[in-house]
Amino acid sequence: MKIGEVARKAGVRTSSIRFYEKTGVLPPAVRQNGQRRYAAEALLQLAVVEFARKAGFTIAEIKLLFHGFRKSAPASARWRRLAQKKYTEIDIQIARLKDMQKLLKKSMRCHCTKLDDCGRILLSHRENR
Amino acid sequence: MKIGEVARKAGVRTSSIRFYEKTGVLPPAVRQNGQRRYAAEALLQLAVVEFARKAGFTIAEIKLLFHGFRKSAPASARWRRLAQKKYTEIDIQIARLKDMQKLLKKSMRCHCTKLDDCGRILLSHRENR
DNA sequence: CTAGTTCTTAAAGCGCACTTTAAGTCAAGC
DNA sequence: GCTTGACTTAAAGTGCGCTTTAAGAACTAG
Repeated sequence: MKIGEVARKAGVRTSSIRFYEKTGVLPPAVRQNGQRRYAAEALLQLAVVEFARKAGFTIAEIKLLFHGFRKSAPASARWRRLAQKKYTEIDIQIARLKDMQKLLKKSMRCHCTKLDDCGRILLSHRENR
Repeated sequence: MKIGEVARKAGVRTSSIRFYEKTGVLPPAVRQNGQRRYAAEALLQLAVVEFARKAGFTIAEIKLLFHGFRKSAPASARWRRLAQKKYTEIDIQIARLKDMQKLLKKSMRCHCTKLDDCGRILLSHRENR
């Protein structure tokens, strides 16, 4: 398959595939007259990359998943370790977002006419950090 | 006050203050021999900016807050409108993060030896999008 | 054979919120 | 007067994950 067909079948852009290759997430494709040619396995790998992306992994982390140290361990074990870590990170992100909502909700009870007055209140209750 | 003192008292970097001025979030400071001089009000304004940042507003939104159309309305009304919108946006972000966690949890039950096998499973259940 | 599509590369661009850098000016203490 | 530290500017850099661009080579249909 040429890169366009892979991209179409995988639902990604050709530029992403080239990017994944360049950054070492995916192995360099075999070339025919300078053009990349792919076997069906490439679709499997792309599926995993896309899944990981949707699960919140960064490119660097996905690279780790594919080429992380201790490659002897089963893929599922490497994955679980990374997934557990990511799960916790997301917990923290959610907590931060909920804190923002708390801040927003509190602030919506404000009745200041000028913003400087809000600032005065913020500085008097020094509870906002 | 010179910019350094303001920065110290407000707990931000001088570069941020200059950035806020350049992007129009804060009004241009009065100059004395080319250097910025601030009154105490600047601290109030910075407090509001910092609060808004912590509440999740982007720079563009904070600019709107300070210089939004219909300046005749009380600040609290402008704020409430923007805060309500931001609250909803954060709800959506949280939902996205929870979806990621769902994906992660499911995937942790995988026992594949090779990642390509995970890809095969992902492609057979086409339920991952 | 030719036109039109798809492919190639390296490099630059994007959005966001700043930070850093470089080269120079101003302020303050001794 | 001199040094040191704080200040000035515009422009470039950062991190992330690509996308876009430009200029050219290869493939495909007719």
